[in-house]
Amino acid sequence: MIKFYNTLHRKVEEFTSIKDKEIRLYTCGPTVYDYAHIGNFRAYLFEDLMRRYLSFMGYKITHVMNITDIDDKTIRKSIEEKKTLTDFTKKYVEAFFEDIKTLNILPAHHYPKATEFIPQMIEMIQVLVDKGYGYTTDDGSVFFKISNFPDYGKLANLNPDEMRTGSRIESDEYEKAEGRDFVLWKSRKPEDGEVYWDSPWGEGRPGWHIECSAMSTHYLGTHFDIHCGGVDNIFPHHENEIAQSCAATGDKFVNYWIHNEHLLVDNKKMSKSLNNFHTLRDLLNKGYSPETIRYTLISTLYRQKLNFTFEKLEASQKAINRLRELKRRLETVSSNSGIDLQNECKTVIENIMKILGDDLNISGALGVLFTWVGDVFGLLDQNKVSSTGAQNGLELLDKIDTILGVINTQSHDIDSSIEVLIAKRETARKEKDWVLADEIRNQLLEIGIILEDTPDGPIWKKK
RNA sequence: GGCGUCGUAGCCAAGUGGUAAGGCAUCGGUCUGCAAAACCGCAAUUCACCAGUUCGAAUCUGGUCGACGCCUCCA
Repeated sequence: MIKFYNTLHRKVEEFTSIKDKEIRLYTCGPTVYDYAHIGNFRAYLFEDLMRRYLSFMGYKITHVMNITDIDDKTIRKSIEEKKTLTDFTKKYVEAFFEDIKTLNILPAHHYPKATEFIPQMIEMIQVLVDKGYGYTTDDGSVFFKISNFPDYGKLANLNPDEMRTGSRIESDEYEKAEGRDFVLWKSRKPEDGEVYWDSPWGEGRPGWHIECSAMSTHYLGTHFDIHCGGVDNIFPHHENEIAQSCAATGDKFVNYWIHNEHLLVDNKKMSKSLNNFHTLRDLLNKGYSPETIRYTLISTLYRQKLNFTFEKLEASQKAINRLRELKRRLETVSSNSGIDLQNECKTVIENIMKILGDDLNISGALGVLFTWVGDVFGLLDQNKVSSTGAQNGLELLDKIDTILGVINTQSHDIDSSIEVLIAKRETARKEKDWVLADEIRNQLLEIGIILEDTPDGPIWKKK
């Protein structure tokens, strides 16, 4: 049984897909005005973990992720840099694709951009206006009338009547009937520069929320299985999406709303506005491997706040090395006698999948995995594993890695200078020149290479 | 003010009624030229605090304290 925490009902509930063994999934993607930070990637990695798990369990998944390339920030920054909107966002779209590849995130099947779906958005807004959910204002903007949609506030568990009218609403430059109504179409303003489209209501641009409604419906239909995003999107973004989509189509829209918690730095939300963020590129430049970053962000339950520290990165690298070391040891086994690990492996994989089925309890699953890892190391030290057993162990690691994605992705680029040093040290060791041998080992350590002597010769790994 | 999440060893983190997984770090031992890796052993009489329910509570109930998030930019 697979269970997920559904924000809509605020509880963990059994997952059933609309169509048997098929899942239609929509995940909120990046706004491409800057490089994404690792807090953003925590969301994409949680979605990747979920997707890989569901694939493993035999579901065929259609995954759509939007790319927001029209909003206040993309427009403002493109004007600052004196570029067209598309020219400006192109760089960050490309960076985003590079980064998800680096992190071994499975690509979505569709990456619609907001700028490419203006007609669909206009069409949906028109439907809302025709049905009486949308109204226009004198300046040519269109708003969604919340009071006509009784279910408004259900996802966020907010009562619209009690919503605080704060400074942000007062400072809103667009006219609207009620403070809590949200914008579907924004009339053209001087600060938008040349970014505008023609519409039945005049020149302007779409509001933020409508893009996800239009694009998800376009690819996945009016009723699909899962919609993901960060908890900060629950309100207003997803609440508004539900209102727009259900009002426009009359259908149910989404069965499971699944939200990930934030990544924290110094126990505060990692965000651009607090300037406490790390980008993937920053961490790679500091020498941390993509797998380390992936493991760090993936290995805590997605609904738990995760405080980012460099200690955690170090611990993750060690944990990955432990898995890779087991793999290496299993690959050296060539014994006909011993345990074949058949039943052990079967039980372990079943347990892991069962635990992951409980709302993606990755920590629990890793606990099972590492208990097994310790057991196998113990048997290997006593030469009690047969080559069949080693094969079974390797298969288990491969299976697990189709979900974790951190063991087999090593970019173990052969650096010839490292090989030369290792060879030099081996000569020194044969001559029992321990001083030189140790010197070379320390030299390698300084450039982040750990050298280990094994009965089969020296091996090296990244620190 | 409203809504919500969380508090488990030095750090991270599972466990939601039956007597505390796992990772990292530390310390002893085996192995090693020395290391590293691996293994063995040691490590919370205890789950923020107080009260209650129960044969039994980290887990349920009430309260207290503390941390964080959302309430129209946000993963």
